[in-house]
Amino acid sequence: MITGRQEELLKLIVEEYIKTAHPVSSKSLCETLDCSSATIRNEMSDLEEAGMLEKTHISSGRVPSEKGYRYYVDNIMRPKELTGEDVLKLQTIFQNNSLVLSDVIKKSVEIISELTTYTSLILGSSSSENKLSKVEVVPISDSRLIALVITDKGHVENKDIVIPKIVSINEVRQTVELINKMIVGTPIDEVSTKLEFEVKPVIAKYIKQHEVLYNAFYNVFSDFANESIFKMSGTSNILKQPEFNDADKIRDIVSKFDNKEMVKAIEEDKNGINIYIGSENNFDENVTVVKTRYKADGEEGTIALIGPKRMEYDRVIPLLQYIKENIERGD
Amino acid sequence: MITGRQEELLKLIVEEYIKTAHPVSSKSLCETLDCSSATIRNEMSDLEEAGMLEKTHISSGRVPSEKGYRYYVDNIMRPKELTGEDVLKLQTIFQNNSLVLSDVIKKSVEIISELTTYTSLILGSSSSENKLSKVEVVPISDSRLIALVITDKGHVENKDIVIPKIVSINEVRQTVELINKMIVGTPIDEVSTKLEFEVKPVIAKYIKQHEVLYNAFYNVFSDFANESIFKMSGTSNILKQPEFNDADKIRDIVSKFDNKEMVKAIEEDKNGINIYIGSENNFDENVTVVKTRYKADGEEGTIALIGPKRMEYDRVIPLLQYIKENIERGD
DNA sequence: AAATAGCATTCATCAAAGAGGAGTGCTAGA
DNA sequence: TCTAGCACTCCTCTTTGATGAATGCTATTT
Repeated sequence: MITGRQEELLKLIVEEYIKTAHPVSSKSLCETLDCSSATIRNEMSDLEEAGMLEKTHISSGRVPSEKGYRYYVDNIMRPKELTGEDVLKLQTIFQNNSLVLSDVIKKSVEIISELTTYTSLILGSSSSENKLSKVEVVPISDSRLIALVITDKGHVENKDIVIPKIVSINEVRQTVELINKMIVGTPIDEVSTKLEFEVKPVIAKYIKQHEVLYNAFYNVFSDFANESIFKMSGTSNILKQPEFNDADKIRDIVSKFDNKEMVKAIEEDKNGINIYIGSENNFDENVTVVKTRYKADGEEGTIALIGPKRMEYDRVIPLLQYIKENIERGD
Repeated sequence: MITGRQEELLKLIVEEYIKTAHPVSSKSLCETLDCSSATIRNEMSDLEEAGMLEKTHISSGRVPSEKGYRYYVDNIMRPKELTGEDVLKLQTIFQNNSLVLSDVIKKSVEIISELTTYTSLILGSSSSENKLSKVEVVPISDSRLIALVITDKGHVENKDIVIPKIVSINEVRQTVELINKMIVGTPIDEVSTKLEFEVKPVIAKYIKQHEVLYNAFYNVFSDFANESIFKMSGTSNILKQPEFNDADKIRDIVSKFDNKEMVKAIEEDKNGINIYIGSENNFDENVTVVKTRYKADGEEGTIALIGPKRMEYDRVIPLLQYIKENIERGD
């Protein structure tokens, strides 16, 4: 369907466009391909017919289409060796043995964002995937307690509980014990329901202040379920890309970054390095999202990089690969 | 220095400009002030000389200067009664008794941001103000522990500690006990130093695996100090204001929102509702920052609202006041 | 059959020019 | 002290034309 020379041409156009963000003209490729501009124009015309290239207006140079990027990523691109500089910056993180996993992830993703000038994102696993593994309660004053909620995916969160003084610490402990006995293993987003229909009736029998306690714990869990755990780095990075030279486009993407639901939807379930170009992703058709799922020490989540479709694919993929491997290998 | 009629005129101009974002012409105020445009022009000219008004170009209408806004806020503006609608939305939060304080603050600030289409911000007190009040450790697996760090300002954070199995849980407990004995009351950002020079030598004597334990706790605290606790709402809101119709300005402010140091610097130490117009704030000269400090249940922090200089001062101030009061009164 | 040279054509970009309109400042008179 | 009137400034919008970078197509060469 596509000749060897056409592939070569597509490669040159994609890579040139990634570098400069300017439509690529036939003339500019004469030397490299050692033929006249007319010849190249003919080939370009074929590539356009095949849906690989587009024009911004009738007499403009060519720009890769989504299909063109896709073909490039699937068939042409070879991942580049990481540069010494890139590795060096990342190593400082991975070789620091005293950092705990979550910090390693956070910092390495910050660095990736800085290295690439794209926006990066860490996303904990969703509350439907996290199962309750343990609840602990630590009293810190007469009427204030901290509840520690720990999930099987290794996520830990602390929540305040304020409880009137009539409730004895013993009653709290009993409640916690019951919760631990009855609903450990339940997905976080189902805990509230279970709490209501299974735990509530039981504690009502055994515990005097069951109303207050039920409410308190209900809040602990319902909040946990709503709060997805994520962290973005370099939100403003992607705005520096020339495709975002328009106030409306910027507003549009910033308000998407602002929107929890939108961001949560970036979560990835496949394991490798996955690339979603333009309309292939459900976030924003002007960007490419490169994501991977990681799993280490019982913790699980998604790492994503959001950049222009004109992304340095051959650099981003090995970078993400490198981070994923180092995270999963453990420090 | 300023006549009564000039004050009246300034009021009209400021309020009109706040509403429309268009320079105000002399003609448009004829009816209201019941005199000719020429008269108004003369007065405007005086107000300009007094530094209260500005022109965008030589034959344009007038726009309030920073000094003009300041005069308006200090001498002219009367806070408006909150509308029923506004109060209603906020009440749903404050009347929900089962919400803990931090959630009440978070949600009410989200609502303010939505009501005003400005950007809002909650800022915990800085690590130099937070003093260590207690450390607790909860083991969750053989080699993993959760450290709970609690400060006198009521802030609680949990950190992972990964520790090789040779370290006994008893050794950990002893270390925690020592820390609690020796450095409680120390400002968080000085804990690391104290840990090194006071605790380290002591645990070196008593505890076998002191090296590992020292490192672990060192990380717990150094991280805590770096992480300022803040939460923004409606980052994209302010971008909708007509003053941000320019890609460069948007990029500029978004990258400031992105910058931890910048955001931290918004922290307020004064107690009332404080207004910083344009260059009066050290965040961005195109915006006004309205802030207040809150203090409740031992928790302390700053609530800020970031909007255009052309802000609805007479609405924002009572809104913030209302939230502050309700937070401090307790639910 | 494939490659190329040549040429008409399209369109973005930029600068200049002009019309229209919204303002102002100033002056002279009420 | 106020106001009518007028000259003037400058923004905004549209038009125009020049320039140049591309393309597509066709006829010719290899």
